[in-house]
Amino acid sequence: MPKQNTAGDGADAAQQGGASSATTAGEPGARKREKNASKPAAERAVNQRADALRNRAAILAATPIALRKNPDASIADIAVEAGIGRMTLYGHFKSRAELLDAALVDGLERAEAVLSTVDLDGDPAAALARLIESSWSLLDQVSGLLVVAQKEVPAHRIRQMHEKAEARMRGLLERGQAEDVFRGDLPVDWLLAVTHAAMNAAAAESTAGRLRPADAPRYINATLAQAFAATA
Amino acid sequence: MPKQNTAGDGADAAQQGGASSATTAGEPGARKREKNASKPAAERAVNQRADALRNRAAILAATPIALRKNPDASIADIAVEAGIGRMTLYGHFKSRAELLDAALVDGLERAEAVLSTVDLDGDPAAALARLIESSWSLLDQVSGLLVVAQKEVPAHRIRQMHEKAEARMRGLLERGQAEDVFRGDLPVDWLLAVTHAAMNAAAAESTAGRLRPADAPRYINATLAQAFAATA
DNA sequence: CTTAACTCGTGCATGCGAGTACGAGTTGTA
DNA sequence: TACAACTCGTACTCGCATGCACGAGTTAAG
Repeated sequence: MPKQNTAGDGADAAQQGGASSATTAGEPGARKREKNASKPAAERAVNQRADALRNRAAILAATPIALRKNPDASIADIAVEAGIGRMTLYGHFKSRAELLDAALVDGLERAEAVLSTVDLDGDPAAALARLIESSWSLLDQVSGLLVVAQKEVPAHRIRQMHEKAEARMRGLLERGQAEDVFRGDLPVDWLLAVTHAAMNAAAAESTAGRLRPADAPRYINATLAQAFAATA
Repeated sequence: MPKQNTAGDGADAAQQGGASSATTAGEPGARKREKNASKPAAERAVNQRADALRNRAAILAATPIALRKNPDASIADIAVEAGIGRMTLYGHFKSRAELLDAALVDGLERAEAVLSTVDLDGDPAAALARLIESSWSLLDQVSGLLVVAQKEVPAHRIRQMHEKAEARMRGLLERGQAEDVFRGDLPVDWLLAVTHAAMNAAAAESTAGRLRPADAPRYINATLAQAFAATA
């Protein structure tokens, strides 16, 4: 409570906000090799070499995997998982916090890409089923990252990124309640929490070997459909 | 009253060795200070001074609290939470793993004390409700510990301790399925997982301030009752 | 083919938490 | 009261992860 935070130090974590704050002013030995890794993600990508891009992608892909294997995975572990050197990783992300932030953004973008194609109209129950079917594993992967990032990335960042995905689900649940398809005796927040919990449970059971991944969406849907149904 | 040698003194060294290794012989007070803290928990408690016992209890009580505030709490943090010095804590538990193990045992014993009084007969659905009502916060507290302990206490220890509590719940669910009160189209393992998940979700929502603790059991039960009900 | 961009090992400074060692002071209890 | 039992600060050692500095080698792209 007094102080804490591993090394992430949380304070900064480089937002995408303004232009480059990275330009070294007049410091004495300051002018070094300028890796543009330190630039905000936005204006990079212009100059990137193909292999660098590949490595970046490899890191982003490896991060959730390594973190799922071991939530306490170090930067070195992640680098190994990505098949590159630790220093190369630092070339792309200058701190652990920045890496987690980027991995989170990447994961959520990926999820968005899938989720945004799901048809949310029609029967809310069916729509919920479609949503879960097409994304439970993806969302779960992200939520694994989320747990780890919680301690090292500022809370407002997390909320901000999570918002869009959550809003979609919440909207659906609200509509379902309004149309009397979902029960109205429980708050939407709770239904949302239960939905997340069910997906997490499925993921946990799956990695524990007690549940075949292919069965997961069926179980989740069977459970939620009945749990959420309005008592006619 | 040279040496009372009440099992205590000698036994310390006895960890696994002989009883009276402390040769009363020669030097008056030459012997080192032997804290019996390092004894197996079993044979302690005979000789304990009142304040030591109090401190031990304070540590055991503080551990889940400190760990809930911050899952990465250090030994020092826990000592502060308990209101004692770090070294005193080490006097009672010689390693972090031992502390967590003891806290887990303590928590589960406490839970057992409550759970064993719950009537499990009659309508399985009602019994499930009673079980949850009387223990969700307790079980959740333990499960908070569990998550932390996972990495530092051997898995078999965990299983072994958890077994009794889990068997009770599983038995109830199985009976419910057998009596056609709970749905049979989903495996018991899954129902169990969902139950845990719901309790965890309630705890999380509660600490996040989105759910009044008093409402928690009602929400959990309302959700599970419908989710588990057999389709008549 | 030339060069900037990139990889990546080695080495180092730093910080932090777990445990240990020592010992002086305090307190419960016989 | 006397003494063992206990508390608890100080000051280590140790291991480990982060992040920086340097620099030589490698690779993609104009």
